Amino acid sequence: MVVAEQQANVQRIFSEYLESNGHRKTPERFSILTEVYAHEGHFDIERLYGRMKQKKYRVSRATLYNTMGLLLDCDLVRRHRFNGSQAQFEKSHAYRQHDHLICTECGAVQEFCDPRIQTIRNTASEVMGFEVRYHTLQIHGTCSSCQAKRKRS
Amino acid sequence: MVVAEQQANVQRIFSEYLESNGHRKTPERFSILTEVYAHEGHFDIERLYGRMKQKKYRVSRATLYNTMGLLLDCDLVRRHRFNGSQAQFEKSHAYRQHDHLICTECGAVQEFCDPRIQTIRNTASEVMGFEVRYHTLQIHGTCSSCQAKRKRS
DNA sequence: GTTTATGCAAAGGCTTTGCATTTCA
DNA sequence: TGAAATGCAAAGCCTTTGCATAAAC
Repeated sequence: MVVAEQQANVQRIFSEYLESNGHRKTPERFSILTEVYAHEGHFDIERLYGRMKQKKYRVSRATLYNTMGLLLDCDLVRRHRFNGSQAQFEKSHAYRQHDHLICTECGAVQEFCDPRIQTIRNTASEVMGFEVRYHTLQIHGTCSSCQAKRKRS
Repeated sequence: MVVAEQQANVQRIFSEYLESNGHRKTPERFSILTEVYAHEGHFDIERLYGRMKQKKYRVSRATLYNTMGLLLDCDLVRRHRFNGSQAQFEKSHAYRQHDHLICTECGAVQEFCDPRIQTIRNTASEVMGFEVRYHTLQIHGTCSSCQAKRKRS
């Protein structure tokens, strides 16, 4: 099963990362990673907190923030700041590169892919001598359903 | 003088925007716009607050936030969230499109241009039916000077 | 046995909000 | 004159921090 494979993969990556950086392998950290990889799409800390609570695995918000920091550091999750003040996260391992269309009117976030972004990344690293780790491209504007709404009125 | 021309231009745009949206033309709003367009580069609310205070034009932080909202709405400024929690702003009228390279290690923000981003915007609007207003592309990684530092140690 | 992580609650920092006062139209 | 904006301070929200307790190594 693909999902299980991915879980095994990221658990191993995280384990190696913790070990080589002198961090401890606590059950909280692994269960957080499991939960993060159990869902698609974006989530914020509060939502993650709620999900773990439901599953009877209660971790503190402090530990969530701490662990997300580690997961960001080893590139297993990505953090976005779309509009509001709270950060949005999503898993990033073996997840196809994608960017975001954000509607200024209804706040909806839509994913899209464009391989040409890769050529821009390459240029940044060649021309500017920048060592690229990841990127975030957000296109802001009006989504098609808000355009339709606007026309009706 | 080009700077004065630009000032006159944006003041007019803002004035028309305020008028057609039923907002009042207060001296605070125009002096904030003037201050915003008097500098290059990024700034946060606190810095803007400090600058206006120095020039003996004291406006409250509340008014700054309020006015920045209006300026965002009429596309005269752009708001970024690079890393920290506080938003960074920059003027956006008649300012060449550019994107940002952000160093994960030292936090430095570098600008760069790549016209190919335009083709991606076009695709988003054609394929996804999205009405594009603006975009933000952030490339995260290690800047050249941090790479050099790393090699030394 | 040490040292690091967890959990709780309190503190922090940026931003928004409520309300009295002022000001634009 | 009436509605909206300003300014101040307080409240809010997300996130970080300090410290006692627990757990990894």
